[in-house]
Amino acid sequence: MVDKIDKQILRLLQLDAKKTTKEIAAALGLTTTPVHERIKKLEREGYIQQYSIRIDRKKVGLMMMAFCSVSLKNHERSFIEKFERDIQMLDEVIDCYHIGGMFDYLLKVLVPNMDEYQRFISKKLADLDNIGTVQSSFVMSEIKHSTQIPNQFL
Amino acid sequence: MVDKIDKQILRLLQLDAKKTTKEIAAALGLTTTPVHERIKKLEREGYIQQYSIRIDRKKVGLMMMAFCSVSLKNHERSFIEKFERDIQMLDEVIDCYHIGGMFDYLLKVLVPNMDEYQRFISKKLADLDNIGTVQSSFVMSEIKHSTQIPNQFL
DNA sequence: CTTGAAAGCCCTGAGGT
DNA sequence: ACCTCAGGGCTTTCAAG
Repeated sequence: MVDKIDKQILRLLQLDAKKTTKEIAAALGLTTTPVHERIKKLEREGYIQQYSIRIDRKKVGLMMMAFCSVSLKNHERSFIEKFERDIQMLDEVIDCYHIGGMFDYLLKVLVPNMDEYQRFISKKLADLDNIGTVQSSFVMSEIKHSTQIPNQFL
Repeated sequence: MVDKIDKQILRLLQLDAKKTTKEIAAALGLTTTPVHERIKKLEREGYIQQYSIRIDRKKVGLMMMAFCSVSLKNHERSFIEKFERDIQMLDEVIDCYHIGGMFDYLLKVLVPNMDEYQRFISKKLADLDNIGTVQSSFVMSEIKHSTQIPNQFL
């Protein structure tokens, strides 16, 4: 379990993972040792899954983002598992969720431009077996892109 | 602009932001100085927007994730701007995209459980002015949750 | 744009309260 | 569970190729 101090550490690291143990300790009124041990524990027990950077996608040429709702034709277990394995191979799909509602899956897709998106849909996605309906929604602007966990829960 | 080496640095840091300058230098066959300067440049010029950690949401009690499609009643500029400002205030909304298609906005929402979700929809979201239709899709499982930028574009 | 070295700070672990 | 303290490694900077 995590206590209040652990949660504060997670919150600070979420905002800036480069913050030093020393800085975090100062912010919490502790010394570096307990902070260091808590961080190691959070890593070991999987609360912290990864240290990463957020990259400006447009600066590296990925101008187009879309959400793609997909429903399958056949819902037998083996078909579902195959689809979920295939999706892992598609680099353009950065997120994929199995959802309840009118569609089966929601995909978040990142590509350089509309041509590449069309190529993705018609050449890569449509090439998978068992694809029923596909419906695309293009992102016009990103209103909010917060860090993972709402502060009220940390 | 970023060259091939910069892109490799971004890729490595995306996978593990704790990698030391020394390790990255070794991986690229360079010394620490040029790598350090390139990283500073990538930070300064905004390619790297943030250093962060990925937290296991379920381990901190956020068992429920949902996508929420929202359409507005009134589409005048001032109403749109108000909605976009209001959304920033809602902690449970971790992502919000202005999209083209049947709805106006797609929200990614994180809450502890169904009760909290209902409270969010009926007390917080519905309390905003100008909300037309709302349609929720619950995430049953996360098939893929990759780091931001597809490797083929780095 | 590269190298190599040097100073300083940080992480990290031992031992004590 | 926290603090003090010290060793070793890393970042960061600078002079020079």
